[in-house]
Amino acid sequence: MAELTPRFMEMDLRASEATVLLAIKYNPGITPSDISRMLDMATANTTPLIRRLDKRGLVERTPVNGRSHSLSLTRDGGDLAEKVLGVVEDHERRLMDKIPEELQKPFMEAIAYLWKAEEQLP
Amino acid sequence: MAELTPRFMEMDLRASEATVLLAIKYNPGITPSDISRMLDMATANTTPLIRRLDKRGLVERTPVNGRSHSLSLTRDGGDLAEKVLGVVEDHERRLMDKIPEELQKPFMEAIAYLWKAEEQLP
DNA sequence: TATTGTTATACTCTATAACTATA
DNA sequence: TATAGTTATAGAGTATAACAATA
Repeated sequence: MAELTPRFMEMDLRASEATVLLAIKYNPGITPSDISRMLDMATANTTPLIRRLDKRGLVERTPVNGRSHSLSLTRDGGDLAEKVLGVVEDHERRLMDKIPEELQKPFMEAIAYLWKAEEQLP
Repeated sequence: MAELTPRFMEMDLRASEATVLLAIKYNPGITPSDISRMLDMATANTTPLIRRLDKRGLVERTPVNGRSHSLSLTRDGGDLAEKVLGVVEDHERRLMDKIPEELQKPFMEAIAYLWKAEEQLP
């Protein structure tokens, strides 16, 4: 994240904003409270974050009932999310390049086990 | 760090304080500015951190010349650093337990390559 | 009654600027 | 002139409490 954050800043995005952009990209129709649970953020912090993205015309909020909002990316939001994804993938490639080729696959497998264990937390 | 921080809090230590405690343990005689460079902290933040540890009787500051201070752990500081080390090692063991045994060695080797590349940054 | 979204607020961590004293 | 240590301060991230509106 220390290396990614400056890359996001070039796009006028905080790390959390970039993350939320990707969360909406892969889960169109998601609500702010869904995002809060998924990313383990306090809803009190999600609200102003979404509003910033909304004001910049990156996300669209449409009420699904009297209290929930369905979120989706605008054209601009989708383009920016694509850029974010490119930066993240570039970063991962750079990291992998530092590992000898024969260790890359077992490394990714090991990471997958850690990730799976993390997902199963209480 | 998200999992370690609460463990440190039980010892009334912030994550940064626990880290500095270990830095002094393994580098007795180190100065605050050395620590700042080693851990990439702003010296403005190191000063009050060291002072907190000093006030709690965990570290000892002895002037080496008119402006530098040599840091070392007191008896209490050494005991607490030992506890910190135990918590860290326990955490690492718990993480490794989530990875199948045949992947553990290649995983650690891959991590070592990433670590080495990190050390060679500008 | 529980949940969604919201506002206000507080605390921690981190970063910057400015300063004193010393090498 | 450069460095060590210090102070004050500002910003970002995160957490809690309280609330209104709605399911």
